[in-house]
Amino acid sequence: MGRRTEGEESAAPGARPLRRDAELNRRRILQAGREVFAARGLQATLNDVAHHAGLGVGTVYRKYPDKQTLAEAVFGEELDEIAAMAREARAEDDAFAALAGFLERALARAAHNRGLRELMRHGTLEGAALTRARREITSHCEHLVARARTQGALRDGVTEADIAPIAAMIDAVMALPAEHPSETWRRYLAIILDGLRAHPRQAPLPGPPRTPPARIPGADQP
Amino acid sequence: MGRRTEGEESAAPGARPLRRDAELNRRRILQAGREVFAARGLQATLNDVAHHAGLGVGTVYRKYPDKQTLAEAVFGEELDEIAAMAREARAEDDAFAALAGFLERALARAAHNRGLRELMRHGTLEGAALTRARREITSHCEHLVARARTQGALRDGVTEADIAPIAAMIDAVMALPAEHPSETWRRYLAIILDGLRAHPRQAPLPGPPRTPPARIPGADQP
DNA sequence: CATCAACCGGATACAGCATATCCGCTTCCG
DNA sequence: CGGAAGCGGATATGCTGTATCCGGTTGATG
Repeated sequence: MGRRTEGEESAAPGARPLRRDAELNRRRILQAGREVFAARGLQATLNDVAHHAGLGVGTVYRKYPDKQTLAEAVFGEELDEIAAMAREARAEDDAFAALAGFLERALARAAHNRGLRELMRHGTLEGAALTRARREITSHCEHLVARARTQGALRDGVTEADIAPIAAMIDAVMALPAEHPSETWRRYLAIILDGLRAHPRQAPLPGPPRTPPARIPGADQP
Repeated sequence: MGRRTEGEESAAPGARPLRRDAELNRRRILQAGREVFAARGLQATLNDVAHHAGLGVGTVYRKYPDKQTLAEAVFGEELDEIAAMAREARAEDDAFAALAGFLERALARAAHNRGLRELMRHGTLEGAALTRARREITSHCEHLVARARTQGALRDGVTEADIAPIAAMIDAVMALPAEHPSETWRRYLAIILDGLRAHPRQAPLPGPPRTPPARIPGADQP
């Protein structure tokens, strides 16, 4: 419908299009946001982002009134890419292998993205795009888990609800101060995956999987 | 050598003993420190501690010039208690069970102590008492790991160096926002322990265990 | 090319927070 | 009872991140 061919949309379709330089800057900011959040985490400042993009602070604040907004835009894209990984995993025949492969790919991505990891931990950030992507990922995982069990590869009692804690655990390993940024997280993922595999005469898992809070984990009191 | 029978020592033996009320307050502060750090983590303020102890801020700052000092005193005690757990574990016959039991007991302690968990993660805090306790724990674990392997219970390639990452992983589960403070971490510890058990025709673990940094993980640049 | 709205830059005001001190008053000790 | 040791907590200080404002610049339009 539009006249532009370069696959990106501005915010509102009804609104007047941005001036050419403004649109360019918008993308610069988004890209800078990706890089800065990946390197320094969500606690990076919009001023940091602006500086990294080679732009003035004011420019950034005009486009994205606060960090929340920019972060949602950035991680909306990022989570969509991970959702795509999950979608592709469903094509594989061996469901357990597919699940394991997805975890490895997604976590490899997270390994180089501190902001993404922080997002995984405390699920602040409640943009529509984010929850959509999250839901898609969850759904794919549900299917994979179900199929892996009917295929007899998955230990009894393991649920989709166990996936997030597992990701969190690996994330913790990545966050550990280490000599050099390394790949040791793969070692611990391997251990966990082996613990997840079905085995003859295996003790049942103690307790139910962790259930996430209904809403808004940020606040202290209800 | 001393005349006091109530098993606590002041700082320097050569120094003049504290006035009775001052000594009482010293303990009050230590206890308040334990409680506050456990509940609110290391980011709690000395002012918080003072208030919790029912004392003035000045009193606290006179005894412990900064948070670092108090925290080291508090967690020195705390880590010693955990070291004792490790020491007792060595008495058990089944080394794998002993190791598992120790992890469960220590982590159960950590579950109710946010400050202790934060200490486990980023190993800031470098007091002599702390490093001593840490070393003792490490040593006990080394022995348990070695013995568990000669008993054939432990998977090939698992090292004492894997213990800290495992603790970190479980800690991550505990830190996850959850409906109610719960015991689900036991579920994930069970999974990991099963991944750690020796099995016939088991794939070797990928990569070496994580090696901690030589010193001072707090700083950014060398 | 002229004109003007849209846009940019970044110094700076503001607010929240943890840290730490200072000194008049109180309590213990001998 | 005298004075040293100890106490309290209001308050000064410094730091950090957030966000605004407005004079100057640039792109769009006829």
